[in-house]
This record gives sequence, structure tokens and C-alpha cells, in this order.
Amino acid sequence: MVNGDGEDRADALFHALADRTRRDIMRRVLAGESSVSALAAKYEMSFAAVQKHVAVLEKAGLLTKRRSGREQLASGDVEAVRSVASMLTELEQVWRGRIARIDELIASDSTKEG
Amino acid sequence: MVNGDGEDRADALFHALADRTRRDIMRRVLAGESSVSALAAKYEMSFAAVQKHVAVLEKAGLLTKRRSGREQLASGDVEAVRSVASMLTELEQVWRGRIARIDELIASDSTKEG
DNA sequence: ACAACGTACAACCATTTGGTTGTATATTGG
DNA sequence: CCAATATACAACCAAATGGTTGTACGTTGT
Repeated sequence: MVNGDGEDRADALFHALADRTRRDIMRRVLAGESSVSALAAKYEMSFAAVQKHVAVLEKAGLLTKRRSGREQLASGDVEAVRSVASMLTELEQVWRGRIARIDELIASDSTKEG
Repeated sequence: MVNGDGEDRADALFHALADRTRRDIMRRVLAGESSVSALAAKYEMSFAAVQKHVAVLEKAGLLTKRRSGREQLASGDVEAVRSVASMLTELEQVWRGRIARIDELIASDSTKEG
């Protein structure tokens, strides 16, 4: 029953990034490994709330966790960030196609006019 | 009372893109102008539902509408798409900083070892 | 004039989201 | 062993989301 195509993943990635706390967490864990409690200390919300944000990012594949003693160290996955960027590049390519078609029209018009 | 900083805008942009129907609408309106009803015809949901998706994209600045008679023609804004891509590039830069710091550590270690 | 079309918007509903508190479990330090 | 720490997770709640139907209104073509 899994959709399989990348749309589910795209949903998860964009959704995960559509929250400023989660984007801020991403900045921190991309800059360096950080325990969940170290992250939680940075925000004015409960530990559990931050834990949930980290879980959303982890499910989306934007960060990974590694256990070290009683701590869980989170680390940002830059490849996942790049995969989102490439989705946007694909969107931009669609737009380039539109421009190319407009250019063709202009070219054929000037043929008539020339 | 408006937050002013780009975080509100980033929230709106990522949220708008976190839905496959809206991403699909973006592909269509980036490829070329399309009326709301022409868009609605492409999806198995009510006209009103599609209208709401278009409104979300418009509020986020990802598309603009232009009236033409009784039709409302939507067109994708590639600059907005690029602005989202650049936010991701900034995230990637944070990660590059991490790597640079790691490289510095390695360099200072080999100084000791050399 | 008027029927059909394209759009806008309100009211409603089920589900998801983002937060809370409380409880349980594993690890560490003395 | 025991207290403190770090995490996990369930239950709960208000608000937002994504969908529906129904109604209203401007535009167009005959």
C-alpha cells in the first residue's frame, strides 16, 4: 500500500521544513552533532515537543540519530537537503521549457515579419 | 505585529509545497498560464478544493493571478521557487562550515604528528 | 434577457499538527 | 544501591488542514 513514488517523500521533506523550529534544528545539526536535550535547551517549549520535531525530521530523512551512552546524538543529512533543492530545480526546468516555447513562437513570428 | 523576518515567508513557502496536488499545480502554471477551472478539471476533487490550493500558492507568492474576462489565469513565479532553493543552499552552507571546522582539526592534528 | 460558465466564499466536517503533562525505562556517577 | 540525567511514549487538547456542499455574483454568448 505504500505509494512508492517520490511524492510521499517530497510531502514529508517539505512538511518537515515548513516549521521554523525544525528549520532551526536543521541548522544546528548540520553545523554539528547535538543531543536531543542540548537541542531542547535552546527552545522555549517542552523537551517532548522538541523530541517530536526531531522525530519529524528523522522520519523525513533530514537527520539521523546515533546513540552515545544515554544521549542520542542528532546529525543533519546534507544529501537530503540537496534532494529537496533538486526537486525545486526540476520545477525550474519546467519553467525553462515554457520560456523556450515562447522564444520559438517569437522566432516563427519574426520569420513571417522578416 | 507582522513578524517581518523571512521566517513567516519560509513557513508559507515550504507549507505550500508540502502537498502533491499543489506541487502538481505549480508544474502546470510554471509550464504556462492556466485558468482555475482548467486546473480543477485535472484533479479528482471539487472545484472549491482546487481553488483553495491555488489560494495557498498565491498567498505564498508562488503564483500570481490575472483576470481575463470571466477567467482567472494563474501563472507560476519562478523567482519564488528560486528563493526556496536559496534557503536550502544557505542550509547547505551551514554544513560546509562544519566540514571546514573538521578539516581544520585534522590539519592541526597532522601538525602535531608531522 | 437569460442560461451557462467561472469564480468566490461561507459553513461544516474529519484528520493532522503542534503543543502540553505524566509515566516508564535505560544509563551514569557517587 | 540510588539519585539524577536523557530519552521514549501515551493521552489529551486547541488550532490548522484538506476536503465537502451550498450559495452568490460577475461575465459571456445566443
